[in-house]
Amino acid sequence: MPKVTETHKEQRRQAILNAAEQVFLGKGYQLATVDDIAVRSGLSVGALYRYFPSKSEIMLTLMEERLGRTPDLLERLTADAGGPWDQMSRCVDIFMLALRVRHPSTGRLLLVAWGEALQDRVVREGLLDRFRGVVDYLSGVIERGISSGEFRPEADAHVLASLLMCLADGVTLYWAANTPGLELQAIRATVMSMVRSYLSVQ
Amino acid sequence: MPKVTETHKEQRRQAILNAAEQVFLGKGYQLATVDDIAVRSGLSVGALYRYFPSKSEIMLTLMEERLGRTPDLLERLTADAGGPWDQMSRCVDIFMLALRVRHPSTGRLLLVAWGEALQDRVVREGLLDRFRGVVDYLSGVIERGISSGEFRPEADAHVLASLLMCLADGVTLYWAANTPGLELQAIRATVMSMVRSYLSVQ
DNA sequence: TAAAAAAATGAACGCTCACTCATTATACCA
DNA sequence: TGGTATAATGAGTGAGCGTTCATTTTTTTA
Repeated sequence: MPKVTETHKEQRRQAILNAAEQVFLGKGYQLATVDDIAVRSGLSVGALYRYFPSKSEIMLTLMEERLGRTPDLLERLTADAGGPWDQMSRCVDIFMLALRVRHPSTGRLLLVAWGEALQDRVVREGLLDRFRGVVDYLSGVIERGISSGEFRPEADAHVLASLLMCLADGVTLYWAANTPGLELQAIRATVMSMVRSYLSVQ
Repeated sequence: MPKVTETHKEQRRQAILNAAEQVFLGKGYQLATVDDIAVRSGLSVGALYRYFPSKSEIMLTLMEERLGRTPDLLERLTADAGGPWDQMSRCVDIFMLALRVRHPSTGRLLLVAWGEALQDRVVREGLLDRFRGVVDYLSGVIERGISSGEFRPEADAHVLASLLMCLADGVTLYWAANTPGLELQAIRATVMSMVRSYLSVQ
């Protein structure tokens, strides 16, 4: 029996996911055909269906594995920060700039996901989970800053966190749509300056 | 000849657009069928095609007539403001709250539009036009505030305007997706507070 | 090396849906 | 009221695409 190794099967799976991501980013979920994905991953349609039961399952897996981990990623990259201020500024930096530079496809995948959100309940819930995850983490950071006396006690952690999340995704979408005149650097600096003045004691 | 009156024809046209908007908001553009739209507008498919040459043209018309006018609307609603501060605060209010309450479908239509942006060049360009229109108007408001000495001269009008636009649309999208725990009132207040401290002289 | 089991193939199927067009209904005019 | 030009109808068409499955290829074991 050619019961091929587990890693080989995992490689195929990832190849399919990579191909699907490329195709989805190129023409969107609806216009992408299973054939497109198969060709790009170097497999036949039939083989592809041995790894994923349907086209939509491919999309959902992409969301889980490449978008849903945003909260974890944010946490990992900012956990070793020197304190609330440093942590805050790194969060803003990652969300407004670093992710665009280092993982550009993530931003475009977000655009694809929003495109499907209206028609697919599961995609929508995936986006909302991601929202909740990020907001919870940011809220925690802000609350710790308040507790330690470094942030203004009247600040509303949850509201500021939601606001930043909405802003980050808004920027990401327009960035992913190639909006002319969208200066990520300048936006990041301005956001940080506003957050600083909002959170500063007095 | 029953050369029906021009207003009658316009009524039919609007009926189709209204029906299409309802259907699109309900299941998204791709899942909506021309039949859905026809049934909801009380016409047959054939009749519908006497008013619009294709399904996508209906979508584009909706975008132009119900989303593309956002800059004009913003201008009309804030032109009579008492000064830059009042104008700024009204812009924020309209974008973060009033539009959601008074014209809820506009926000949801934005979600539909973003859904098509990736697959349809014209839709994408419509969104970018709207972005440019709003940003230009907001930039003007800020620049006037700087000129009159009421806003801090170091403030970057274009960057702040882009930032607010991204934030507004980010909030709108999550609102349109029924995100739990998204408090528009509180977000508006916090944004305004941040903008105030950012633009204040000193 | 032969047999067996898993993996891969891709033509075919069936379904959906945007769009068409021959036909019918309707509103206006003389 | 009859004639006519426009409006409306909706069954039909054809193309596209997700999914299946009978067949072939490949890999491993005995």
